[in-house]
Amino acid sequence: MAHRAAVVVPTPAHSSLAAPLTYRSELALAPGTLVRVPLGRREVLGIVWDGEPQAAGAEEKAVSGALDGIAPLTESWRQLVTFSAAYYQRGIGELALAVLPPQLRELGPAQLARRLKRRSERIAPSASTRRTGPELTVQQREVLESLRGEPGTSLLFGATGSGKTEVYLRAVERVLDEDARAQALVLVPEINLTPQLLARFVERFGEDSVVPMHSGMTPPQRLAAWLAAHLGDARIVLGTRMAVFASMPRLKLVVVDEEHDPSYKQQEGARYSARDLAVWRGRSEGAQVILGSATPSLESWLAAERRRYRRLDMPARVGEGTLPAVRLVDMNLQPKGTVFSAQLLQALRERIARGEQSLVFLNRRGYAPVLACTACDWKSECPHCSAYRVFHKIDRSLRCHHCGFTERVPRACPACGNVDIAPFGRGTERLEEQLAALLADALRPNGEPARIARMDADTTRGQGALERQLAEVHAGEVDVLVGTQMVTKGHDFRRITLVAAVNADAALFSSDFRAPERLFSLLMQAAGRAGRDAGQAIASEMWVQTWHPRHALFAALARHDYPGFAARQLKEREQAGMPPFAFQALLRAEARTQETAQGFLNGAAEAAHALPGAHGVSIYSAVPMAVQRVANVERAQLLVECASRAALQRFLAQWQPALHTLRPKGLIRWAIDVDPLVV
DNA sequence: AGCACGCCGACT
DNA sequence: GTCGGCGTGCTC
Repeated sequence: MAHRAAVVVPTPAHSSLAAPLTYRSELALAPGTLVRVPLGRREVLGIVWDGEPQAAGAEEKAVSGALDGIAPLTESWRQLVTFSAAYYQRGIGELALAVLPPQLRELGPAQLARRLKRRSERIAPSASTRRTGPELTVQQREVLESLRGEPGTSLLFGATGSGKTEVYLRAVERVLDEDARAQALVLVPEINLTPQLLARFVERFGEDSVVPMHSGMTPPQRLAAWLAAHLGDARIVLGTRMAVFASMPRLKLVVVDEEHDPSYKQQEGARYSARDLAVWRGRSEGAQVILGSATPSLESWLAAERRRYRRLDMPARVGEGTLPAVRLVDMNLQPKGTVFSAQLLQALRERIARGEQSLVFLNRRGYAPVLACTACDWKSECPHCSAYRVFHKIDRSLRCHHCGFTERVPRACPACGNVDIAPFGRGTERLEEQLAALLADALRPNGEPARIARMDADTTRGQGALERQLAEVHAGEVDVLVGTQMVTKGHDFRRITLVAAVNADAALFSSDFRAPERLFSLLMQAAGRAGRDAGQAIASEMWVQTWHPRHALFAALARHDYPGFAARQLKEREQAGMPPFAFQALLRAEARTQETAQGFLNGAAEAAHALPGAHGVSIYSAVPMAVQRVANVERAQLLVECASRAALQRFLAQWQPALHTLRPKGLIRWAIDVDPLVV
């Protein structure tokens, strides 16, 4: 036992074991080596880390064994993990082991050796068949020319339908051609979007070159994909945010598609932003980074204005496609209680009669967001959460969208016995029902009645349900598709000529300062669904029903003017001292009672004021979260803000250890969320 | 986080 | 009499 090694193990930063643990070993172990080590009463997977092993506060145990069939994780990968853990205030071991495929943690060395053997037998050196892509447009050629050989981060600002995907494909092709072992990482916001993009990459580069990486894969699939990337067999990894941590020894290009999408921010555990880490990783490894969007995040837009990112524009759609005309319907001029204005209904009828498709979207699933008694003040509150349960008519259930608690709708009011309980407000289910009634007499060109369908998280549950629904829409079996924002993302519906948003106003006056940015992006994406087919582009329209038709956001939308919108928003944010001109972190606490949660946060605030790093950092008061109670747990949060990212980081690094010493009774857990999206 | 130990309520 | 609830403490 001549050697000692610093090993990171899956312990959260909560425990006092934040630093790597020290183990003894017969052999010298290189940093990055995967090892099995005893920890307490169990044996866990660990990674040999950099730095001198510290003297252990306990007996130093011996490493059980190294997984020497697998090459050590590279220094670049370790640096990425070290940076991420520090930046997002988590333990290195917790993060490092969490981003490895779960099966790697479970498999013993013998099982793993068998897997690797099977792998090497199966993989035959295949002459990967490369297909050539379509003819490029002038602007695609220009963008690719500017990208050539330029390191650093580029913001590809391209309208929906301008052919950003083809630019990604060509950029990937170029780095793969320049270096026979180069690898490329392509990130997409949602699992739903991986199959179609994966298909395009497979078609272009061949099946063996590309692996997917997302949480929907089975444990063996994830391990296989991870190994393929780690060994360099996979030249391209295409996945969701978790893929930013893929082990890719020769990474030369990172693409972040729809970089503005909030899904890139992990919302539990280590709350990292995969987009921000992609930029960091690219810079750290000397890989080119391309962030693509039609409506970039204000963070990225500002970075481009300050010349930290290079901006590349693709304003025109491919082919004859033009962006749809925006029609605003002033709901103040409609009869009271109108859901669908007469103009919108007429427009829908015209599309149906012409055999064209329409898309109606509403960001709320279920039949009605709340059920209420008409005689007393009973409402369908969730007994475990401070929220209403949503009425789902299809199975006559009341479902809590926060904790999942579900009950049959009561026959009569549970409070007063009145049998007359009524739905208030509307979700996609009710919208579909109303639309079906309103368009019952509308006929398609062949004389058949119009078909209305709905697509949301409820209708796409289960294997293949989403694909089936999409196929129906593509096959033209649906005339009007009602759905949540799910339908606005990415899917290439070629025959849609009308898109309508029926309840867009809520976001205009939300307390969330990012709500307008999200709404604008959502409406632009939705508009992007229409008129993709050149022949129909001229007549395609985006309809928005609103009580505030003169709002600047809609004016910018009507002009498809993202730069104008962004300039205005950035000015407001700068004046208010908000991100991206300031940097934020949230301390979140969960406890049995709101008092305990806030008590912890107030104690944390007090401790913060005593720290030298608190200078220049604003520490706000503890407040209950928007949904204060979920599954009988009370939640509260505290905002800290600073004009300097580095100063905020210094402060958090000092604050974190102080927080561990506060241990109020009844506190369930706490966590720091750096760069939170929802404040 | 796991996984133990440890001390109080309803059941084979 | 036990099974099991989750509070508290430890892991090189």
